[in-house]
Amino acid sequence: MYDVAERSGVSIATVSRVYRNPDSVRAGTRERVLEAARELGYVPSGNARGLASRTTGVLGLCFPDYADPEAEADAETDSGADDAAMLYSDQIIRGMERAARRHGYALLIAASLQGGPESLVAKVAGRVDGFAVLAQTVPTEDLDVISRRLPVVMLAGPREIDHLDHIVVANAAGERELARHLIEDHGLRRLAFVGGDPESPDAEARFRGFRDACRDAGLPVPDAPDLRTGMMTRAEGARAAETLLDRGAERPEAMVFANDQMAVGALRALERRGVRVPEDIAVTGFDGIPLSRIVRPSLTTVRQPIRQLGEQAVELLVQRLADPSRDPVSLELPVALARRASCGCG
Amino acid sequence: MYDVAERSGVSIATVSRVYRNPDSVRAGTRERVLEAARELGYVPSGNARGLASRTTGVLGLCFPDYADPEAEADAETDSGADDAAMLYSDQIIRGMERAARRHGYALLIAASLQGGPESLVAKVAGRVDGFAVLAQTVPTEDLDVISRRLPVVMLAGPREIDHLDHIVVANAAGERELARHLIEDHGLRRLAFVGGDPESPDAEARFRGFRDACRDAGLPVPDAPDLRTGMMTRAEGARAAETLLDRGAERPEAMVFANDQMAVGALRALERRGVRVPEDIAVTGFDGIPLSRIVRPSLTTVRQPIRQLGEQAVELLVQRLADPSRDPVSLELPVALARRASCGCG
DNA sequence: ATGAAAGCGCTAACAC
DNA sequence: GTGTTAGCGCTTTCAT
Repeated sequence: MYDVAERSGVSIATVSRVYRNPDSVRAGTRERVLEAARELGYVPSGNARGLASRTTGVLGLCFPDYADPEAEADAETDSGADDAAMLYSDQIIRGMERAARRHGYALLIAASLQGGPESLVAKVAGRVDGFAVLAQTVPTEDLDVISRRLPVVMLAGPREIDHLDHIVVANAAGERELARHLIEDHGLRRLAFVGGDPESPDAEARFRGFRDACRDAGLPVPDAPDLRTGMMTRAEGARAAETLLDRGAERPEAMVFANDQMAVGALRALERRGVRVPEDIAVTGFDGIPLSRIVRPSLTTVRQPIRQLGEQAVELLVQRLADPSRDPVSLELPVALARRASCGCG
Repeated sequence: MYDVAERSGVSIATVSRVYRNPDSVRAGTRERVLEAARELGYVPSGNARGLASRTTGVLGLCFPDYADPEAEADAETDSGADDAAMLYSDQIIRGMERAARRHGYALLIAASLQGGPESLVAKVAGRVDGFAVLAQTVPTEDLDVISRRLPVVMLAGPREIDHLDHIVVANAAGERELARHLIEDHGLRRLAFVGGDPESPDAEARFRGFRDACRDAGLPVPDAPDLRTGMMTRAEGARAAETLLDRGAERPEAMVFANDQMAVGALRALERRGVRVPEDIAVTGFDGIPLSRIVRPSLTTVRQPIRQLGEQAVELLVQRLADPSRDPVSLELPVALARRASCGCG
């Protein structure tokens, strides 16, 4: 910058103005500065700028790296098993990127490298004006400290820290409506629920919704999912479907999966075993990933507005940046039941 | 940081050491510092750190925002029309993120807001140690200037600036092999090629590969694609298929689409018109998106290692960061023909 | 409209 | 092992 100033015969202050507020500099001067900058290959330092102005123009996102181990395998086996994970965080990223761009921000993303130094969050936190965190990515303690200095919004998870903004989707309400549909509209009574890790707040909330529907309908209310899988992948869904099938006389009339991935895997497994869907058994998912619309039979599911999750996160951050003293906000995004072929509709 | 130093009774240098090189500080001292930091809600400033150390620990990615207008429509219509665009840049993002993480970097992403100030690139460039650019995202002139100051790698496009590293996928070779397969292995002779915007280097390269195969086989060599679409979307693919069908006597034996999205759209359109694939006509795509494997009939296509594109980009950046004087590298990533049902295989 | 000067919060020698 | 001291490259009053 000093070089540019010298070369164009002005002061560094003027060079600064050319970039920050072009109109405050006479056109002729501006041209000379720009020309000099071009010749010298000058690139303004975002760091210095950020240091001096105390803002970065960047918003951040921290997310867990669940997809990793499978992604590796996937590339080789062509199994596509990690699409769900990919789509979930990818859609949030896209949503945030879009919204951030609208507001003039760039997006810094980082997956939570397990066990590293406290580096990850710290690294992100120090370089952004505010950021979003996917549930179970960052130790609550760290978040507590960081959120004292800059805006943080929690995504999809319990509200661990009560002074933070946070956003969830209506998991329980969505699953409840889905199960109600199965029970009332299709007259099914023996529903099996396949959940995930008990630590997953989403999967658990969905199970609660499922229970609610059972209770509403006067059916037996299960204490726990009929089955649980670890990563909620396609392969695990297929296995779960077979397990359920092999229970013999107890075969359910519907398999309610906690996410689409498992449901898709189940569809394949059932096809292999010659079980017809939805004639012999209904199958449902949750999420509304693109696949769910394309598989045959198309999958009845609950559509989650994932991209909006990202967009709302940015909105909340921007709002809080504008008014730091605003009360913490807690949003629940609505979901929509998608009735398709796998439950006997469409 | 000064506050932390004071509170824990050490100098700022020691505080700095606690974060940068914990082992160089006695355990007791370290604890006191960390404790003070916690109490004060101290978050190290990435900007200041970057300024002083002249590195950011962040890598960047600039990509075009083609998906935008459709994404909007998509959310409402449930048509899923923007999946391709989404997957392409998303996969690159994921690939880069993964690789970046392995090397201890975070990822800064920004889509090229058309017509904004020269802000976008400049903003990114000033905040990263190096970055990747998707073809046709940033004016060559800007890149020229910026690449004098930090490593830049061009992705998927012509090598606009010869001193830059750049990576492409084997578009021409892949399409050529695909067309060869159709002609030689399936004995098809009347192939129709549906391309995209003439400005798209990928689509054009694929068309060249198609021509090569025609020439190789002694078939008439077309000067231009039989049809072009603007955005290469599903809807456009469907329309293209109908147009091709309506040409009456000239109906081709195979429709070769420049990407999977269009091919998937075509599959739907043909189904609606009662044309059987592959019995009545073969259909092929290019990209190897997840959908291609799932549609019925499954789509014969050329699988592009998009995620690897991102990973390689990071490798190149890291290498150049380590040795700035290394000669520019030019990689061509291999593609693989995926023979599936839509051409009569599988 | 432009210049001068005082930091922004940290790292990196270099002393001790 | 820890403290001192320069900057890093920019923004921002405050003058002029």
